[in-house]
Amino acid sequence: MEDSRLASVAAAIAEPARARMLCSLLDGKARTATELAIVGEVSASTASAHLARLKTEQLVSMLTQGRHRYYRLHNHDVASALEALLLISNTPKAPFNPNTPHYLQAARTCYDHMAGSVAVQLHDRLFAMGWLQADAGDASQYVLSEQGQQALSKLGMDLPELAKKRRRFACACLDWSERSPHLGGALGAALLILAKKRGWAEQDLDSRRLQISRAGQNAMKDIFGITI
Amino acid sequence: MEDSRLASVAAAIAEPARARMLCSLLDGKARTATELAIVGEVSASTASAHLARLKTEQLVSMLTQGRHRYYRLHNHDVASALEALLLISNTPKAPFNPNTPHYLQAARTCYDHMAGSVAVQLHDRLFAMGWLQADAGDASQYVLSEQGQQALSKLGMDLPELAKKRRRFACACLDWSERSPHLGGALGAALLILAKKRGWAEQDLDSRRLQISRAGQNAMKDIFGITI
DNA sequence: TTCATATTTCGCTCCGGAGCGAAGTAAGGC
DNA sequence: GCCTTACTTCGCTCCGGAGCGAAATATGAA
Repeated sequence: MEDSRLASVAAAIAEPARARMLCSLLDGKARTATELAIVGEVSASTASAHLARLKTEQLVSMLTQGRHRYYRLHNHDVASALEALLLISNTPKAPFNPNTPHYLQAARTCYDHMAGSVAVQLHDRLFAMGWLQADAGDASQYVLSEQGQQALSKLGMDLPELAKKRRRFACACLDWSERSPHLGGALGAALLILAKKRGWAEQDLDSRRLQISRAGQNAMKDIFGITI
Repeated sequence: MEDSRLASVAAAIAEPARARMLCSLLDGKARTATELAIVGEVSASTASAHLARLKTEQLVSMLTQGRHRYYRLHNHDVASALEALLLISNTPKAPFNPNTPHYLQAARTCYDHMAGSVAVQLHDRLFAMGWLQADAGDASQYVLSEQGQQALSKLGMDLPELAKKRRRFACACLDWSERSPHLGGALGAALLILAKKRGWAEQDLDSRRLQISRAGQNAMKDIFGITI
């Protein structure tokens, strides 16, 4: 029984146009049906059918706003599953594939937080510096130390606001290019917002690429001791 | 580019017969083409074609032994991706689905280690008892404390042998029914072997179900303080 | 060697679903 | 009200690939 559901979910991802749509949504943004038709390289009517299917399979959810219909990934689990599939897709027949653009590996977005080697380094440094630690009660969760709370507040993060959110506070999120975890959850998302606000990083509009500015490179070095 | 690979991998999983085969291999065992034809509910010739496709997509690998050809999941990443897909497949339209058999949630195998609520409780107790702790250098890894090493050695685990293995020593593995981590890696696998050797658990031949014996229930209670 | 079993290859049928454009519906802007 | 834009529904074509059985190939057993 469960395997037939597995098959239908996989089939929903399996169509190239739908795969392109889903990949583009991995950055966490919501897109209109027309935008997704362009990304999927199909006509509007075809895209409409594809999106209907993705919706019934609960891979995306829809939000109507005026005459636009915005689609986004249904939840984090969907994003995780897509990342897991991308991980096993990216070791193809060609045993050595250096085509993957370099900047993508260095810094990109994963759903709504930072990913790539910079994000993995950052994740590890946050632990090494003692800002972050594993939750004693729930090992899959992270919590901020007293020191980490003070430091992030000073950088301009609104921690009380963050604590109010219903979503998971902080957790490991496997990075498919680095095969190591980076920081996910509300804290990971807040960190990306902070980085953009302070001008450390700029998000490309049409890809998952994340541009690290000179100020960002300096900040990484001065605050976290990471050289990019 | 990467999305077309994603689509072809998803398509390989998407066919119901192939999905059944892959699900059956999730327990980590290798199966012959004939066995998988039965699991997939297709003829031998059809199964052969399916298996060829799964192999070129690197989802399974093959091992020839006499006139048998054994197939198994290609690696742990494939198992993880399948589990991630199962996770999002198991929250279907029917919002409340109590059909899932109870014993499957209580204890089952995930690739080569224990999963289900017992495994999740065990994972958490190992931390609470101080046997296991997050690796200081690599937060995604776990290490045994001095106390944990002594206790597991006394239970009959060959830790020096375990340390020799090239595979990841111990790490969190997300449990799709519990949505919490259980123990994966070499230590997780060794724990399952230990449990079977000591007669605590018995693995079903045809499913991922794990039978916990009375001795196993006593051991869980006495050693880890877990009531099943 | 000869037979039985395991697996693949070949030749064929058939169906789901992906594609498009045209027409229909819905929601601003004027 | 009318026009434009956004999106869906309808009607149709067409192709990939899943299905099977028969024959071919390979391996072990007698």
